[in-house]
Amino acid sequence: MTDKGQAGSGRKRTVGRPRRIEAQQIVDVARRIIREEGVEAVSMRRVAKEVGATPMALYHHVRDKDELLLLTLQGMAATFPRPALPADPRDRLLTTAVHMHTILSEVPWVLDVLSLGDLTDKEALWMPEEIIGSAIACGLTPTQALHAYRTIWYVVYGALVFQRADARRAADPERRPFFPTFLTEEDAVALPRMTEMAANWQESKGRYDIAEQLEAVVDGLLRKGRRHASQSPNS
Amino acid sequence: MTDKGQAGSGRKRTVGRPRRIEAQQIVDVARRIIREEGVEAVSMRRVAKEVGATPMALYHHVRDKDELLLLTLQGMAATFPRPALPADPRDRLLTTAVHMHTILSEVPWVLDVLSLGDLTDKEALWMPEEIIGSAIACGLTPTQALHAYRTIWYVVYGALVFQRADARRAADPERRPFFPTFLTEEDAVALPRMTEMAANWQESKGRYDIAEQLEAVVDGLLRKGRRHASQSPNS
DNA sequence: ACCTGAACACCGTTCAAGT
DNA sequence: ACCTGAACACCGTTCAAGT
Repeated sequence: MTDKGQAGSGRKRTVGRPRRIEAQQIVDVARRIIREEGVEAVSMRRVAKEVGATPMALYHHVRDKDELLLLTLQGMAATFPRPALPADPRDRLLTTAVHMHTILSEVPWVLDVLSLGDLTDKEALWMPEEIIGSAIACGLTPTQALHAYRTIWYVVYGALVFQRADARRAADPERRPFFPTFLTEEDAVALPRMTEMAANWQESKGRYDIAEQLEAVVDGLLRKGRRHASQSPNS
Repeated sequence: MTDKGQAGSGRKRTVGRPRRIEAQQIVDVARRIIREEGVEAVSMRRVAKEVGATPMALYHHVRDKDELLLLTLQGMAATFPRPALPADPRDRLLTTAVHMHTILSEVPWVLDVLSLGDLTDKEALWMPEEIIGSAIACGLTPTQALHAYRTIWYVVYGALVFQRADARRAADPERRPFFPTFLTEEDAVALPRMTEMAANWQESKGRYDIAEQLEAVVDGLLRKGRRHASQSPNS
């Protein structure tokens, strides 16, 4: 337990002080804390305590807290079953996009780590691969397909962020909502639509259907391909 | 300076200990710190120090740190000139959406406050008003228009979040990027597109054109209206 | 090589007391 | 009514020293 196989070198490490904690232990503990209490409960000190070491011992295995969180993400995607996809590329694309939203809404804490910006989990790459591949099959150039993927990802990500914000505010009974209560009668002149919508603002949030929206977005993004597919098939 | 006009009551406050700090002072200081050093530099203790009071004095004027940040946002939109909009509703919608992205990319710290989820700044409401109104003019029902606005907002918000993440990582010379360096030759079989794109991954980010993407998204979202406009004009 | 201990420079917020 | 002082329960990270 004090040594660790080194892929490539083929030799066990024998020099220096033996390890007391493994990087994997640290990541496992962080993952459990997140699952049970949320990302905001993760701190270097807390993880260290639960792993049975001082805070500083962690810095021997991870560069900083951001890296620990990024590692925590690794392998997450593998825990979700990969869905069966339809044959038509446009439908494959859409199904994959909706699937991204579905799995992430079950693990909303991931959003904070994802916003650090790096792709870290190889098991998750089949989704951009599928979306980009399908977009190309629909007539987009590789570059257009990549940009389309980004746009789709932004819709999914944004929807999840504000979905979570709503859930958080709903959970806090002390909250005093700013909008739409601060609209006055004078505002109705300059802001007729907003005033009209104000009454069932909360309710309308519940009616937002991500699959329906993604369908419209995807169709918009693929139109470029349909138009030019026969004229310029390369990027 | 020790009293404050009370709108509605019409009487100056004369009871109790005179005020030493005004809520507006607190917000102003917070805004300056954000402008000069970023949101992460704002703390109750720091603001209190610069306003010349103890941390706890702030809690007499704002409920907590979140409320302070929300107040900081108020009036932000008024500092940006409102653009001239074209006559055609589809173009008005698109121009407004791009404008949202443009002004927010100049004040990226706002993103963190916006993700708290509340609309707080009345001066910013002309943008959703314009987008929703134009969408209705293009044939969407009010409900469809509201949902379309949300989707557009998610694209704008997502693009800004990851744009900022890229800028942050680019500023940190110590960073070791995970993707695409961790792709092996075996991965090329399962992930041909991702492997293909890996070479100019960074470069392709720079080529992402938000206006072009929003145009496709908007057209996708408006199609529903064009199809059904003559059949079912109400929600 | 790996880990500890002490320290630095911070946080948000509660509570009781003062003016 | 408004503000202070002290305290509670935390943070991430650096640095020098120990095994």
